[in-house]
Amino acid sequence: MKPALFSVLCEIKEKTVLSIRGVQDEDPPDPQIMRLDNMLLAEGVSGPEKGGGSAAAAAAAAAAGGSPGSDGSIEHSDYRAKLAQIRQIYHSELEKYEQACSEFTNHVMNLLREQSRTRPISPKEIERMVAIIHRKFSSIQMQLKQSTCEAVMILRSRFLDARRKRRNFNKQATEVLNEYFYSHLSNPYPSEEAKEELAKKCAITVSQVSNWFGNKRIRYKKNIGKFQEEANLYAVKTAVDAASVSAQASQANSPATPNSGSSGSYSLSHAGDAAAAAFLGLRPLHLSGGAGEAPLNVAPTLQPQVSDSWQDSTEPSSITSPTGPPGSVHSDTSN
DNA sequence: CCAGATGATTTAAT
DNA sequence: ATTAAATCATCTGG
Repeated sequence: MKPALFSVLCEIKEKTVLSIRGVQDEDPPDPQIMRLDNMLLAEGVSGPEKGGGSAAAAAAAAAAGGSPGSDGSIEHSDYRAKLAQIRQIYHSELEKYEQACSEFTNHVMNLLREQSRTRPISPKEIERMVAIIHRKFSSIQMQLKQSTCEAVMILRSRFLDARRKRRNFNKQATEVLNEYFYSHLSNPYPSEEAKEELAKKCAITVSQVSNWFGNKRIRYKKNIGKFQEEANLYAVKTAVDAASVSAQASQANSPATPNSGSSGSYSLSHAGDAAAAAFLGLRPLHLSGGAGEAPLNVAPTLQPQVSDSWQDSTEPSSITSPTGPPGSVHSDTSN
């Protein structure tokens, strides 16, 4: 008689509970937490536990760096050390939470079981209780994960943001890059292979080459005038190179090597003229034998803007045409 | 310290 | 995926 009554009471209670608060649970994936988890995993914080291993690897790398040490390996190892620290904290906290959670769950379960002798409590209800507890604790875990993510992000921005420690390329590297750029001025988009070649020659990475060309293209286009000097200079240089290569045996009459700088900066237009003159003077040698590249955009003072299809539209180039800020530059400074 | 140069990143379009 | 454009953060020379 007693068990029957118990079960009936349980049933009734179950129904009321269900009616009062529908089972709107079951949303385990929780996109928020998924993203955090992914991030932590990607950052190597929550992955397989190999803290010691990674630290050892970092140390080994640093040691192997040896004499050159020009890489950022030292700072990288520093970064890794801090990351390992964060990971350690994260794991210990996580463990603590899990332990507390299971402890608390056990406690509650025991309590409920005890009371189920005097109170209508079905096993199902206990289950639900446990689920609720777990949810609570997992929300705490999410907080932990979130703060860990934040810490990692801060660390990352402080150590890995390359902008923060940008170094200019050395003279020779920019020389090589500029040479390529101005000798392919009609189509300054190096192929993947060309990029690799340039990267090797300049001791930089391929993406750095890409960055450089991206910047160069946009900045050249933006203000062609500012780059005329440079353009002419490199045009002459490559012309001289080509000439010296092709006419090595013949009369080595190469007086103009503006590379040596000496008298530095004359006026812009004069530089252009000089360079153009030099270029034209060298032209009859062997250059432009038809096999040459596209129409070099040298000296727009002489060849008004061949406009080689990239750089097609938009801004005026300012130098080629008189840069008159239209009449009165009266901007709206009045109040 | 400032202004310009410069390498890197971000955003959006293709 | 690659690029243009804008923007950021730093470097450099005055």
